[in-house]
Amino acid sequence: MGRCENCIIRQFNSLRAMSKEELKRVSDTKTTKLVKKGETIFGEGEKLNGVYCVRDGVSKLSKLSPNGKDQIVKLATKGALLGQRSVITEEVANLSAIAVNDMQVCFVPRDAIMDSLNNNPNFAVEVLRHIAHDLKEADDVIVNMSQKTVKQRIAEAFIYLEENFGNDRNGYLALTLSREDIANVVGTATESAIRIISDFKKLGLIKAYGKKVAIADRKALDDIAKGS
Amino acid sequence: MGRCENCIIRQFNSLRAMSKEELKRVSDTKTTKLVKKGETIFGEGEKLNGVYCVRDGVSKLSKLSPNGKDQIVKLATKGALLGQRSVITEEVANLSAIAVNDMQVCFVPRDAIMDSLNNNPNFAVEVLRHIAHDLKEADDVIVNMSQKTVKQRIAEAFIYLEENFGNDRNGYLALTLSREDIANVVGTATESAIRIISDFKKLGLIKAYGKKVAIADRKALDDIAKGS
DNA sequence: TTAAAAACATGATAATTGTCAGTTATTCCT
DNA sequence: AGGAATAACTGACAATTATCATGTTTTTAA
Repeated sequence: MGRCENCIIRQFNSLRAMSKEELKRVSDTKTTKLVKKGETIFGEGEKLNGVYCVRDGVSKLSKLSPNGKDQIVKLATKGALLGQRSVITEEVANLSAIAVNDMQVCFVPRDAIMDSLNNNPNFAVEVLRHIAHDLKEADDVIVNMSQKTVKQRIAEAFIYLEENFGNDRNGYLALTLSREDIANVVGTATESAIRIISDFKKLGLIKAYGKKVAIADRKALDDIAKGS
Repeated sequence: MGRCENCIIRQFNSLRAMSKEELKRVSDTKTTKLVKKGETIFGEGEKLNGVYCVRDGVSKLSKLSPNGKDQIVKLATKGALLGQRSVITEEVANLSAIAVNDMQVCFVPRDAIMDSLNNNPNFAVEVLRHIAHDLKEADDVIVNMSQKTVKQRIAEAFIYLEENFGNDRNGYLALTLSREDIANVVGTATESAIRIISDFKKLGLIKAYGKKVAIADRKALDDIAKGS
């Protein structure tokens, strides 16, 4: 028996929201898929006939801006659902989902989701709560993007990576992103990101071992992220 | 009999989602309030025990960034609900709502909303659809903020104002914002916004009569907003 | 209707960020 | 292991944007 129910359960924090039978039904319809680093799960503009549940690995959700640069809007990790928004509004995907490292995802068909949504008010409310929370986070990102300097945003990005993905046993950030990805999270040119990261290194705020990065002075990073 | 039901109905596009009795119940609990230009409906961090439905006028939803500047995240007009997100997640408000011009709002208590949400799956799904749409828009704003120049964003802002609030009988934008508000929508310094708006005027892209602004060359504005 | 306040405007300058061009380091592949 | 491809880095410079200072116009309110 698969573990796909766990995604749904964890995601919506709603053991009680789905009945056993519903869970079983959703679980029965799932199909599992391996996605290699760099591969696309779905692309912007694609019609989704289901939701992808992240079982392992990390996906970046990004959008191509008219000037040809990718903006990473979100990083999705174990337990997250990809494409839920588009399935709910019955629109094409507004973001693409690309694997940052090797992933395992399972697919839950559109109808299974919609049935539960329409027939189980508790489930619908839980999904609603979850999306409302995403919306709040998006609002926060808007404020950060428009009111903070690149340096502040990069400091925040490292803090975010530590808080959301943790460290490995050697104290390095568990999620390793390329400089280009960091630049795309933060909304700046790759060279600018590289320069600022180098500065952080020189100032002893972070350590780097190859591509691995470790936060060395969390307080100083916090200060940069907040004040100017 | 008030018109508050109309807000709910329009907002959620769900005549069928609420039964007559539910509508009546919601409508009975409402209280109407006049809000003068510049007054605060609710502030960031405030606990909301209900949702405000905009019956007339426009409200700006903004968030104070650590550097002391306001970022306007959204403009809400007739039919919009303010504070719904916070009520759903049972958190304090993450944005403040301030009247841009004189407004009329009605108040729907938290319990009335939550009851309908929990007991009427159709209603919950409609609200879900609506919030999912807001989330998509927020993602778009993130991309615009981080990938476009101030000039592009100001061009977009004027287009947005025309599309969402229309023109008055003389062809001027129906919603008049101060330069400072425009700067706060676009996430830039007031002086920068003023300069660019002056440029637009000189180039004949917009006309201005006092504070009133009219779009004179929509195509050119579109081009600026898209390309560079 | 006027004085005060707020909004608008412009110049000068500094700070931030982007772009282009090129070098070095790493990773990937067979 | 060795060469190609990709990523990381650096410098020089240009473009964008913020800040500060100051003057003008418009609104507001007594």
